[in-house]
Amino acid sequence: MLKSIDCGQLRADHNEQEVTIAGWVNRRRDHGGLIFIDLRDSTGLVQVVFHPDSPDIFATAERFRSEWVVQVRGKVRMRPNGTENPNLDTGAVEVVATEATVLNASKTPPFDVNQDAPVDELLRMRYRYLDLRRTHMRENLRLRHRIVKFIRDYLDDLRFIEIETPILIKSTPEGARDYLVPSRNHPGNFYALPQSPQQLKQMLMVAGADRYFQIARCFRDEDLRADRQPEFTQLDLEMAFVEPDDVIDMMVDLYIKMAQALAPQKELILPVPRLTYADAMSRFGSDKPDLRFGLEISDLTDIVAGSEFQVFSNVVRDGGMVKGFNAPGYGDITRRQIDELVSVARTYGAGGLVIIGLDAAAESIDALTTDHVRTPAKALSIEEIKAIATRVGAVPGDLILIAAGAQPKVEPVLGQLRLNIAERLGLNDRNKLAFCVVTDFPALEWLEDSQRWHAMHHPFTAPQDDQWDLLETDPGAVIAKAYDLAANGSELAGGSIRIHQRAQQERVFAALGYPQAEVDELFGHLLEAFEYGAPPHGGFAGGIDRLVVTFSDTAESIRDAIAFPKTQAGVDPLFGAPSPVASAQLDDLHIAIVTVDEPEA
RNA sequence: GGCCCGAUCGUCCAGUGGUUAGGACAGCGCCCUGUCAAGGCGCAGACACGAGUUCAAAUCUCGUUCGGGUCGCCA
Repeated sequence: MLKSIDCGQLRADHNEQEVTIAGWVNRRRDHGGLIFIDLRDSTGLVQVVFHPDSPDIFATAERFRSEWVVQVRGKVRMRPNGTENPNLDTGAVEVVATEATVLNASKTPPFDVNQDAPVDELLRMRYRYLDLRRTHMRENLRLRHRIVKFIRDYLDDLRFIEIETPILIKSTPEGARDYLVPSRNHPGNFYALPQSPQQLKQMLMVAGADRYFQIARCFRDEDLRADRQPEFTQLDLEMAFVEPDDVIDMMVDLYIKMAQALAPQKELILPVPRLTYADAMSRFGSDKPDLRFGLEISDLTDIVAGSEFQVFSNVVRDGGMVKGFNAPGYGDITRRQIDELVSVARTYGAGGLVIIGLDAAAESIDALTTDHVRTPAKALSIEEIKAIATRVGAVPGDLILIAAGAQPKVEPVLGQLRLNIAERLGLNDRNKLAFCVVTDFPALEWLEDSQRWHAMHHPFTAPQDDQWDLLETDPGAVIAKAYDLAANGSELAGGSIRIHQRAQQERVFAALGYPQAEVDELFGHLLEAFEYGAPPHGGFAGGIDRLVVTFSDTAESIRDAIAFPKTQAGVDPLFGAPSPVASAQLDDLHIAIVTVDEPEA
């Protein structure tokens, strides 16, 4: 080894010891007659002192610059009285250099590696190896490692075994776009990269591996987001002979224990509440509600059903609903802020948004007069407004936000406004950790655009036992044995009990409108397997990258949880992928590139 | 595919029609023996690209490219 101890490990215990350390020059403080170097490795920093008594060593240290890689031999000693640095784990001691070697010089880095100040994303990715040297990123990678290790240890104790499944599999469209890999040996044929090992793990259940898991890479060729990368990592898990509560209880236990062990600095809100999908949508306008704060949504339909304010009463007459929630202390909102809220509502498909501002000068809700009320809905009577305010729990000085329309539109709009208001009021405290289990998801949802039913979770999800007959009569009403785990408004894991019998699986495919030929072609292998004693089974999958962000104190996006992420355009700026390939490679793959000129607009 | 935001020294920011385009950090030079975001003095260093408006553009408009956010999309 080129070092005898790690920089970050030096303590008073090592006083008087001869050590050899090596690392990067984090900072240099040159006093002319005395030079301090903060030497950094993956474990932390330690201060090295160079005295001019040994001119050769001193001259070497004078050349040191940021990010040079150096080796120092020296003696550990207690720092002189009054010069200890309490901000540093190694701050009680320093290393007095007796030998110094430059292992490798460094160009001046394109950004500061020794501080966590913001840097342009493109530059960070272009020089990712420098970005990863920074404290926050180093900590995020370490956190990620600990999460994965925790999961493996936890599941190993429960007799789960990790089984690798192939990365080159068969394309089964429906759902996300597949990444395709051309086959050299089979011209015109393609492998696909897995969007998840879903069907593979079900095959493993049939195979009798009744407690399976995998830290699995998944690929989806869709547009990116702050919380979405084209390749990402999931804890993929499946068990045989289980019912929903078995999986849910284990999932919750795993995540709680992980949070307690790996994010102890967060205020964990326990016990973890369980909501049905219908409740979550109704009360929070989201199937992954952020329960760090209230701002609960109330139904106002009965209050305004007969209102003079026809925007509301007409919606009720047409079978819609009117719902709203209270933003405490936000009654003095500016015109501009109102416009922003309306624009948020529009983005999520609302026709509009009605706000009611309550003047803080009013004595109470009972004492409200029209002078205390600021709203564009002039036709609302003061009695109606009082009833609304009481229902949503508003007091003078608050702001009430109301949306009207069909249920599937109103609730998500209010859900988004709720998050927006929470952000404005600073309620989304990143030091809190609020898990939440959502159950009883609908099995199918109607896609307006393509005019067909589609599986909300995936088509292998089992309907609840008493729901089967609805598949043919009222598909949208079918409730599935599906469940999610959310934390702070982010979906962390989702799963279900799967169908394990051929006839039942075919019945669901039929309800989804799949032609028989397509079912045979895409899912024949799975249906056949079900005929050979497939056990009842279920499981879940949870995103590792998002979990790192949730547990981290500094990660802002999923990119901060991944060593080598891609830009929003799916580009890797470090390696320059994707890139053209040599024509010989294309020939091997029987691929010809056809350039199509864009038609003039 | 749509919408929104952004692009100024190496980095991070300031700069709302006429500026010697400013600062901090980094870099370079000089000084400095107890600093730890060391300090002092000095030097060097930038308006993404292309059109347009204007007497005059970093600044206004359009486009391109790139980055970010988001809707669609993500079974």
